[in-house]
Amino acid sequence: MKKGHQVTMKEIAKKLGVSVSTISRALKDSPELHPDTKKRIVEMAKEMNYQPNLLAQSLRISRTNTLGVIVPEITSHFFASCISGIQDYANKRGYNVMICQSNETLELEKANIRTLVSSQVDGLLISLSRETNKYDHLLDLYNREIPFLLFDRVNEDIPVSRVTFNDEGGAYQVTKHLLETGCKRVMYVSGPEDLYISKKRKEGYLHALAEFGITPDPELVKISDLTSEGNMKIANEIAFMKQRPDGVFCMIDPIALDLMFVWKPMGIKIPDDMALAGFTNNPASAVIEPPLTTVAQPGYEMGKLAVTHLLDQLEGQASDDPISIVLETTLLPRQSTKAL
Amino acid sequence: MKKGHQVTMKEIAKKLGVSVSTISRALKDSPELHPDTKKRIVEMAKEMNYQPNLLAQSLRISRTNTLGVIVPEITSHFFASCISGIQDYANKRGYNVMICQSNETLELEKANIRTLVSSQVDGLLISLSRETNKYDHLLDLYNREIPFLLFDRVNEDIPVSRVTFNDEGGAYQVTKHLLETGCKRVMYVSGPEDLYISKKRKEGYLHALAEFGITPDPELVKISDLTSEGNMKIANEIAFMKQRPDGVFCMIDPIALDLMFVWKPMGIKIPDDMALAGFTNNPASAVIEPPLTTVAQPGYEMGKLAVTHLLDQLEGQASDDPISIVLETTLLPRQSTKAL
DNA sequence: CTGTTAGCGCTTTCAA
DNA sequence: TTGAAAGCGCTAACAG
Repeated sequence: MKKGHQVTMKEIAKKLGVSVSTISRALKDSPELHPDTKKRIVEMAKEMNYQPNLLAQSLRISRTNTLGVIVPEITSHFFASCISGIQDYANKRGYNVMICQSNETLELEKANIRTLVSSQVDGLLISLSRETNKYDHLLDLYNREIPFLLFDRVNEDIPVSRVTFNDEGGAYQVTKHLLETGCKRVMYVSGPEDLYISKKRKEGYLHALAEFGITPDPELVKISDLTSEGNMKIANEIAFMKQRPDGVFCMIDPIALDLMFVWKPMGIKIPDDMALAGFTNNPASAVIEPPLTTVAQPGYEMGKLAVTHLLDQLEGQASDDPISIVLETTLLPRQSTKAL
Repeated sequence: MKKGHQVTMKEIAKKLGVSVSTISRALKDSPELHPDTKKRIVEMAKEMNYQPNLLAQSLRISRTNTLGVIVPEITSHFFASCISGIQDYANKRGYNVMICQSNETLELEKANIRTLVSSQVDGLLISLSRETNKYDHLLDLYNREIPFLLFDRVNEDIPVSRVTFNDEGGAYQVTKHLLETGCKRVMYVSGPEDLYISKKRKEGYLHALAEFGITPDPELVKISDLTSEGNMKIANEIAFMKQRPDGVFCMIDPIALDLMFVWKPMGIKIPDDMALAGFTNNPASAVIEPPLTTVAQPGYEMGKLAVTHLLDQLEGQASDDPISIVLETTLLPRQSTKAL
């Protein structure tokens, strides 16, 4: 299948017996042009259904008005929300967006960056893959002076702006909530230890324990690989502990959902036998039985702030110096934890 | 913030004292080139961290190797899955993807098409907005011979390929399941009547009724505007009907979830008082209490098939004649309907 | 095997 | 107020 022909300025020019530059000027509403010719041209352009070739234009002005976005996976509701916010606010300012997923691999993350850079995007918004533990590709971007920022899954050693949630604060709130509602032995089920959010949420967890004068018990921290199998293995380990926790804070909702899935048929009652809380507020967490106490992260808002800051930098409305934007989270107490 | 300089072929050429065309040839591994020069060039390109300018290349060869995708909303798990399938299989064949959302409006759908066409995408994959009831913009694409196809939310009057689910079959299966498990009065809660899927799923519903010798009762068809408020209004109407249905088939899962939400505090037991089934298999449907019987639609698979067919057409491996690809759905009986 | 040349569609000086 | 010409970075005849 071959693509049909697209009308060009040259063709309009020939039809009207004027030069291409005149067409160009008319179409961008240049003031130094006779109103009549301008009118004739604009009408003819509409009649011929002219649509500018953005490729040519971008090549000429060396700006594409396009931003690149890289997320670990698009099917996650949280990242989909971020993308939605990014797109809406990019469009509002006349920018398009190219989205790529890394599928949580470093290799694809690098490949995506290459593609987007080759496509001459004006800037990049990146959320790192779970696997990313080397940062050469980002430092390379930095050295080549390609504007970018990191959001949600960030690294603190790259000197660029980043947008994150107050993970520590959220984790502190939810742990405190568990303690306030009567839990004495609160467990933290974490993701892989080198993940930024694993660390931050653990800090919040420890902070709350400290505030309640509780000495952290290494028995009460579990590490999941974040697969369903891994989560379910941990569910069993907890169920068969000689001394079970009476409250469990999971780093992300899906862990909590998997725990519930294993515990329900075993007759473990939530929140009476164990209280349970998550983080992220997945759509499923609201409808599960009992509804899961969790921490809401406004993804759309994060996308909006991230893209707005990057565009402000690109357009000189914000300083090039890296800043850190921190969004607050909201505790959503539901029935999987006891009432105050 | 200004973007740093990108290395061009010209610069490599100057450094090596050869012509630009030689660089071009070396970098695309042309056979008619001395191995030594080729090697020198490739090495130098790597050393200088050269990355091709896709814009210039695309302008020259008048092909971008980029596809445009338009979906109603990216935060829907189903469409996110489609996008994921499209991206994976487009990338496999060396294509990039630009994604846009119409936010369910005709206006944005048109704007997205304009942008993508201006960006010179090689083809488009479109899923129509809920609002789209005029098709000039699509016919225009067709007349301008810009390759595109429709998926999931399609219209049958546009002479292009389309990829859909066997909606009728899925609806037939689920209605039959309700009837087989003992329901006598099965209701269909539809979306707006001009939606393709509203019609198709109603046909399946009616087909199953007919097979069981049941005369359709107009009382037993409700139309929702698909907002949560609309769904909840219908939930109340049903609850207060003089003669309630004993089984309800909802056009999409979210309707069923809203019905449950309203009914649960009213003490209506599912499936004993009323059996309930949906369509789409949203993630939440599996974890709600009771788990919702529904029809699974493999979105990833749909994306994969759609993009593969379009690329086959683009590259001449498939005929340009429009075809209709129909994917089968799978009934997932769960506890919201009675067991067989 | 390699260089010269033209041109993709557009914008933008510089002249007229 | 308009046109001519150069050039963005790249590819592809056509020469040599």
